[in-house]
Amino acid sequence: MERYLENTKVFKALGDPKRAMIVDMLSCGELCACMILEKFEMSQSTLSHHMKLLCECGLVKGREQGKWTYYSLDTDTVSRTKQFFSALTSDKGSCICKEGAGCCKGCDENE
Amino acid sequence: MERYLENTKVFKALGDPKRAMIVDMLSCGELCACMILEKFEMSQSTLSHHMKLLCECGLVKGREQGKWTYYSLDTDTVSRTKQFFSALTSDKGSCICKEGAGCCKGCDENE
DNA sequence: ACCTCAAATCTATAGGCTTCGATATGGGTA
DNA sequence: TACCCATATCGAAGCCTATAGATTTGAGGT
Repeated sequence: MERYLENTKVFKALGDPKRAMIVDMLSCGELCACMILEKFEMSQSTLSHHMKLLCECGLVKGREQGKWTYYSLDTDTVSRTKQFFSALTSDKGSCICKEGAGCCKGCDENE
Repeated sequence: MERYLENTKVFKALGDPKRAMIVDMLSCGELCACMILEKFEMSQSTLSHHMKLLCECGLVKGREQGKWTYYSLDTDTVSRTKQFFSALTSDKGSCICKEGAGCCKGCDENE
């Protein structure tokens, strides 16, 4: 189960539409927190909390410069997460879970 | 913001490690609910609840046959979600959010 | 018709999440 | 040093979610 937790944190972070939108905004390039705040109707403390979650899951990196904090995407995490979906549609047919053999990609770690 | 909700539901569903694991198991092929239940320490009602969420977000399809319900991945939804991550690492440089122009992929729908 | 079994639904509860206002931190500036 | 301003953190309120037990539904077998 532990092997899923890394991706799970990313998915939890993206499970909030505002955070998904922030990530999308950052795909265009680095942004200062105050610029992100301008785009939303939320308090500064709420945005700060969202950015913390996005950083903690690895999707976003923060860079402090003077009074300001600039945020940008961590493309490594984006790629890793994307691979989760690639794996779902590949490697088919090798599993005999139907026979209850505990053989599939996730079975091993559940005992 | 609305354009994100479809993906948001998928991410929320995958934000639970057990559900992420179930999805991974299903990538090996169709499975009966009772077979999935064998792999986890959870009650039948809890599994049923998880499967309902996975179906509602479109990641999983259910097929009833007699007393049993077989679940499988909806590869269309998997592909669509994967594209969300592809978009994050492409189309760079076209955004002038840094000037606060409200131009990025998500900005338009936030006013 | 009755019983059995798989699955879904109902109900309640405990824990987590989002949000805000208030406060703290820490850099720049006068 | 004293004062702004951008962020981060704290604490509380309300909402959402995960979970299990009990019940219901519905298909198959006796």
